[in-house]
Amino acid sequence: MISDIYRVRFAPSPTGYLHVGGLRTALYNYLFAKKNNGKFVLRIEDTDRNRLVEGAEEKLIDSLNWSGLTFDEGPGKEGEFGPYRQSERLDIYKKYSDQLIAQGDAYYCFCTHERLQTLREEQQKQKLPQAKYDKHCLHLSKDEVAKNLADGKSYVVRLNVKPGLPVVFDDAVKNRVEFTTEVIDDQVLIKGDGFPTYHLANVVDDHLMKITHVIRGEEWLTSTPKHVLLYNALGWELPVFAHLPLLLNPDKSKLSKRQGDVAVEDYRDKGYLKKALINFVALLGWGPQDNQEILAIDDLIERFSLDRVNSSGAVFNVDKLNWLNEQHLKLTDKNELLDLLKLELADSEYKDVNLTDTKLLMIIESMLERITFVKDIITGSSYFFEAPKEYDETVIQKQWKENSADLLKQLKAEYEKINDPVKEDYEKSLRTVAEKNEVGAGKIIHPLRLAVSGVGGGPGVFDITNIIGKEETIKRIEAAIEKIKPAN
RNA sequence: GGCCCUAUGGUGUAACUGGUUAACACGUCGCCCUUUCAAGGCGAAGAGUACGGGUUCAAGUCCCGUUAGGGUCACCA
Repeated sequence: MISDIYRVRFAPSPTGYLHVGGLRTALYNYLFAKKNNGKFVLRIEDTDRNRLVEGAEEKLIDSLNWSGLTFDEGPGKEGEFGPYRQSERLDIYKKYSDQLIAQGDAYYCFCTHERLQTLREEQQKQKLPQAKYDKHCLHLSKDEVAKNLADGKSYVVRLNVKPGLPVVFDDAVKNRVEFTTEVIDDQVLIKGDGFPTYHLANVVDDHLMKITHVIRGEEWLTSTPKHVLLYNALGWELPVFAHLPLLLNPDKSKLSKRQGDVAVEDYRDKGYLKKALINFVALLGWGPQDNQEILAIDDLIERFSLDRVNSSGAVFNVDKLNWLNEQHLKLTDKNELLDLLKLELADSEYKDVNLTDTKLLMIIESMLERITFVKDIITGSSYFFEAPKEYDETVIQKQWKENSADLLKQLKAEYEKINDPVKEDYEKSLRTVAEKNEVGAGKIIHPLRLAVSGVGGGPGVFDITNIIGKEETIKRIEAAIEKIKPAN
């Protein structure tokens, strides 16, 4: 047994941001760990020095923290299996690569890039089914190797794959997968710069960190046999592999930047709630038995199991994400929404508009079922923050009649008479005016809406007048009477 | 091209180890509600489970083949 408790890891390479596919992978790892009282480890796979991006690790951890997927062990949270950054574990990889060389399961290779290049071209010309290293350096004598090393010749260490052997492993989502060593190249384990490749590093680390379940994206499936070979050569027990289906663009190709946002921070910045994003991404490739769709993180933990993970790719459907965001918005505590709105407001053209929390809460209440994002309150109902600058032409056409100005004038007079009106008072006054003039209430309601909001839709008009207040309502009625002329 | 994976309405999923008429959700459309826009409620269209064989009393579920899509074939992860 690898460990008496389940241990899983999320092992991203810090290339700049957290991909939503990565978020899904991290989430499944997290859910699996929480469900089984296991440990969720974060390991940074920074062995490619050419692709180092300044600040990438911080951004990645920021995104992970924002999403609420907190890790039990990782950089800055050292457990007993650290360090958790592969660049800090070089001596460990060296030790095992030496062992593999001594055993004959790996060997030094001094071939130049040029030789490899021409080799590949030749093989391509011969239309070989697959280009592979020709094991040229495997046949170097001990003395030759020693001499090359002593001369300081640049080298890599390659896995010595013996051809003609089956490699079989069981995958928790793909079931049994079979390969033969015929199609496996003598993979580089240690690069010319002394850093390990992913293949060596992840096997060594997963073993040393006592990872019981390797849950990762399907793009790793075809390199898994190399890892199996490594486990076998080192005499280590295999973890359970679980290869997750890919996230897809609407055209079913692998989710890419070209066709939309892929970074978690993009979604955060657009105003998606983390719980909506998490909920959505959880449903991509997995579904609970009870078919429940709106799930908080605890619901997900309760229901999650690896054997319910699908094996086919899932299209990232923004419409559904939006719907989930609306649903979660409605379930969010009002004070939390208030905080979010204040944040958006501070970042908007209305940052100097001072409204009390009570007013803001009323605005939220009136807009909640009309928005997808909190910021829609600002962009979609600016009339709560400033008087309308213009009036919707089509609404004027439809609702502003010859007598509208006169009716509003009467309404204004009524409003001026009432003190500290509540919502119902605005309505009562309006109905009185309607009755007196023997017109339907709609004949005044619609012009009033246009006058106070400038548009034809939105919350109940008396909610609006109640929120902006008596003085402002009267001012806006006056302005409307002044500016709006009936369309003929 | 080799190898590997996959295939349930447009999309995401459900259908216990094969057993009613394939369910739910998003989206679309319609109706109701209503002072508007939404939300909500109700309803409809949309798949006979990629296609073709086979096993079985019985197949979306098991097997084979075909097709299509995807992944992967680096001193990247």
